[in-house]
Amino acid sequence: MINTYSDQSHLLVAVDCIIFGFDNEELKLLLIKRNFEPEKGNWSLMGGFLQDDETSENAASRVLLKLTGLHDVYLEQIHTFSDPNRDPVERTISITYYALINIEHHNEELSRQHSAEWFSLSEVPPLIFDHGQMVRYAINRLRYKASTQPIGFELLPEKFTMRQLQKLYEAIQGQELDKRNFAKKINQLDVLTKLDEKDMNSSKRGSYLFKFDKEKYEASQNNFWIKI
Amino acid sequence: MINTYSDQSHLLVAVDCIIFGFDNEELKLLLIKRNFEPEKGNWSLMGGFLQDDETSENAASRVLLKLTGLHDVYLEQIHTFSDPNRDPVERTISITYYALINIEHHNEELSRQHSAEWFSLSEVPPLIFDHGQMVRYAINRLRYKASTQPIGFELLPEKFTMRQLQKLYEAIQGQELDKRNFAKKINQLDVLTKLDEKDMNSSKRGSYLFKFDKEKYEASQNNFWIKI
DNA sequence: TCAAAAGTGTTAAGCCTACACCCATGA
DNA sequence: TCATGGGTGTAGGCTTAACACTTTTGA
Repeated sequence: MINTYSDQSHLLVAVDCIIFGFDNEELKLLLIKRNFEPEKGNWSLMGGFLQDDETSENAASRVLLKLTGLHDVYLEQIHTFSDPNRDPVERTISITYYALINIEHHNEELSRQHSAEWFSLSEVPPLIFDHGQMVRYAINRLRYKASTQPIGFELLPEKFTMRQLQKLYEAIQGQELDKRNFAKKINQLDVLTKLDEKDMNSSKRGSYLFKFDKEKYEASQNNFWIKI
Repeated sequence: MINTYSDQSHLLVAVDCIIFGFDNEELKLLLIKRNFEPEKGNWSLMGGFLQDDETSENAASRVLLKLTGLHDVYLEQIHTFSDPNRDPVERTISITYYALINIEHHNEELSRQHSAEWFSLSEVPPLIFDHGQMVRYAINRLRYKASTQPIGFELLPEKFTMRQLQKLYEAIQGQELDKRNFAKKINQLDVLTKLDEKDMNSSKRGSYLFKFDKEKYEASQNNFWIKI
């Protein structure tokens, strides 16, 4: 039996991660300053080459761990970019993933080492290569996903107020929502547990804290899917 | 400036195509019989290796042309499969695309050369490697796409009856639809032109033929998207 | 006592679903 | 004349969207 497809070209394969975070007001992206030529000093997504023994998802997790110190990050594959000239150094295929992380959990020392910074979606600087396009794909996918599933709990602290959740959805969707309708819809989904605790930071009156209930979520998960 | 990332592993990259067709009754898949070891004689998706000067989309088009003789086929990237052991011969990354083609337009001589055959979705044979998983991803994506956009005209002849279109949607969605509601919905979308011509094959009375109106479609395309 | 955010229901419109009969024609 | 598939409209239920006032409490 043959054991290589030996006459075929072999290419570099990388993963690039679009890392979303939420600061209770805006949706943000974690970008790094590229520290080698070409495009040294310009803003870039965090990425890495696919190693021999790992899947692209493993590679994306590894890259995220390296930059943020976080394990078990929510990841979803978006699209693979393959233009022969997308990387001027050498042809590289890039498999992109988006990640949702809690801004407060990430390791600041590691980000500093990579000259990483958070940018609001409205203030994303020009990015190297086709990374801008990757970000646009990721935002679209995140919006779609958020419109069909109660995603995004990964972006919030464990306990959060209804208003924080609403702000998150507003940030993802890029539009304001009515708070009564929002609460109604979320309650219908029945995936949150209302706690007796209140968060006293945001107002004098305080607002109830909620927790995401994974069990309820998994039990009813099918319902969130669009009808097909 | 460096001009290679020389210490990194280079991998084979392939595209695999999930080719959908419609025979006025059922949604079908075009599969080929693999003609080399391992898994020689087993059913497989049509695929090919990415060449030096082409994008993965170009590669998918090339592969489709080779098998079907068709240019300008509707293609959409689905997912990239990267398990290190997915191909026992040699590690290969596979970027998958689904294609929608009109069964009657494809070149039968070419399919014969590749020992290709159409299979109903309900009778897909076991496939090599992870190709079964690829098919499942493609079906899900096609269903999603069809539920948000008037896709699938690529699967029909240029002129088609409302009933043919309905059968197509039923095949994609895997469920029967009410013909009055279906016609209403399609008419609301306002992307078809009703012709004066009738198709006399399907019934004694005959049924009106329609054409897909690309201009109307593009003019109103945004409306089909789910609200986000 | 005032400012600031939290919490809470109702109504109207639009959309989706279910459902049945007549029409035109070839055999 | 009859069997076959084609074509068409309406009513009820459900979902979504719009909308405002009272509560709490720290300053």
